[in-house]
Amino acid sequence: MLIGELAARTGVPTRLLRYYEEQGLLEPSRLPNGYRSYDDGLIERVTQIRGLIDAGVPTRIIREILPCLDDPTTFHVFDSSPELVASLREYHDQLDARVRCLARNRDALATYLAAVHPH
DNA sequence: CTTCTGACA
DNA sequence: TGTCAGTA
Repeated sequence: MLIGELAARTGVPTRLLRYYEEQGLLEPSRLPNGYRSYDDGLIERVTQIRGLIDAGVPTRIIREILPCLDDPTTFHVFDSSPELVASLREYHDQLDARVRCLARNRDALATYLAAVHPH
């Protein structure tokens, strides 16, 4: 599929799809006319990338773990540099902190709702 | 009409 | 990230 279709199906702007390619996160093939051609399976990958970016993981880190995203079991087999592991632990902790904060506010709102609209 | 590259905010 | 330019 062309970049426009992938953008429509993933919700990721064409501008970003080209940017992710520039960052080494995607490598679509090219049609005779120079247009980028994306594999159907890349829809998942784009979703994967978006999720990581939304989680605060920089494209540089995503690029390093991307080769293993398809098969996590091969992760440590290939690359497990101490630096990368340390970075991942850092982002994991940051994410964990955000999750806790969200859960806390969710519960606070639930309590408020229960008070104003008891059942 | 869609995509491409490069550039600027 | 958004958007504009000038093409193919």
